[in-house]
Amino acid sequence: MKIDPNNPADLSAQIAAAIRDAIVSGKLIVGDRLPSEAELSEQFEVSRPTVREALKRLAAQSLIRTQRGAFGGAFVNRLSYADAHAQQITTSTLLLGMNDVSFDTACEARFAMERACARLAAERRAPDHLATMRAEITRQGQPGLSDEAFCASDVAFHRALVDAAGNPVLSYQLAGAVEAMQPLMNMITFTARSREAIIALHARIADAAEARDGADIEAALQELEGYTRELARSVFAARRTERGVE
Amino acid sequence: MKIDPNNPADLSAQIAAAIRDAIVSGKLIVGDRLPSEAELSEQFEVSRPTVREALKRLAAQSLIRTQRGAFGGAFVNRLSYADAHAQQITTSTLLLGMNDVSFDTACEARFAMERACARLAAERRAPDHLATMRAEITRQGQPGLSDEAFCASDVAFHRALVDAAGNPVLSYQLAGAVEAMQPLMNMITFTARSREAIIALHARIADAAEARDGADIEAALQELEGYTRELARSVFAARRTERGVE
DNA sequence: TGACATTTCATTGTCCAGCAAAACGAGTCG
DNA sequence: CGACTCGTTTTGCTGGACAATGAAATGTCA
Repeated sequence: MKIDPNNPADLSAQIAAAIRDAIVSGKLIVGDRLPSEAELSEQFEVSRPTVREALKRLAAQSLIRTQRGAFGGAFVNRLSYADAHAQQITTSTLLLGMNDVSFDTACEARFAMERACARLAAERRAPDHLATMRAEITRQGQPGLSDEAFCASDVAFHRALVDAAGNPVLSYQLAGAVEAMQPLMNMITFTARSREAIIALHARIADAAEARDGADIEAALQELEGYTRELARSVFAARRTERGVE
Repeated sequence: MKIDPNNPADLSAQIAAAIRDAIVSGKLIVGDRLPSEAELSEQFEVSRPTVREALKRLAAQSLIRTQRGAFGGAFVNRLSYADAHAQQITTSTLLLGMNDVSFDTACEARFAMERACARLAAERRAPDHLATMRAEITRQGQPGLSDEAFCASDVAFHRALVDAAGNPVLSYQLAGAVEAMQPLMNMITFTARSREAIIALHARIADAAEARDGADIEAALQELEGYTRELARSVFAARRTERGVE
């Protein structure tokens, strides 16, 4: 592998970048064992703690996993959909939380992407996708359901719709977006009336999926987006009024 | 902050998780300065190298940035769109490269998401988006353009289309997907004939965007998807034949 | 010979103590 | 007033050291 010029930035960052490049470029493939920390420190001419910091950086992105013991070491990790998914959620959540993204912007992006799945989901939905969607609709109709549980069920419903499209790459992208939105969605208190309207649209989506009517799924999602944004507007307006009264 | 039980996993991972939780839960907000490494090592009752490894993990996710000097230290970083974008690209690239995702699957996901931007892009495109698209189309038509440069221009064109939708969240998600696909797209050797067809579709997209015709952007993208997948199929078939002859 | 216990040993995890480099503030001097 | 030096705080990095671990090699017994 390559050495580092002594000038610009952190040595550990440079080493991490060098190894990361070796992985993405294919010089190191899944399952390969990296040299031991001692060997790496010789190779890069740095101390072992510095190498360790570099390895921890890579481990934080789940690019490598480490194992103690005689034939242990650092191994190139297969990035699973689950890992990538988890990373995407934390990244998206922080991005939304730290950049004053408006509810409208986030909501628009989320539904635009979800509509992208509509036709594929209609085409490929399997019985168990439909079953999951129906089950979540039933749960959402139960009285006394907490707002948090309703939101969680809402996420599960939409996740089933996305999964029905039968494209794991799409699921990975979409589920991240949907789940990252949940904290924002939770800011809206659902009244009994708004739940009814949402459940009705969910039922329409499930019916359309069963009938393999992709256009109607899209239309229902469009309505759901409009309704959600309208709901958010009124909730925020009410909050502003409250604050104004105080 | 909280302490760590001594039992299960790496101390540095536990500390990193504790600080990460403090950030996502809002106990630490953007710009906050973390205690110095020495203070943290006292607080968590571990050594300074261990704390440093934890901080490097967080720095790898650009959750914090560090600064040397008297009033330096580790600060909670504002996760910029650029940072999130870069992370998404590496994650998506590795995910595609390591999991034997078929070209069809990746291509389908990419175009499905891009079509999600079509109507918004038609609605909101500004003159400079159109200018970028036209410029890239011109570049793509130049003879003697290398395959790599053609692909890069292709990415820039689609990125301009996505940006035209005027939704930064959507841009962040989409641009990641498009750029992660580039290594896969590069596997296809573009002939002069296929370039012509692609440029024609690009021109149709630009025209439709100028005319604010979202439906036609969608249709053109649909055709582009079909053409790309057909092209890939024939290229792969040719390669299989070659291998069979050898 | 075969199954099981023991030892060996390379490797990561953690710690200690210290030096160098950077960046800022305060004081000093022209 | 401005430029300079100096001290302080903090991260970046080094070298060495020991503990924990886990698999391979070795020894032991039937």
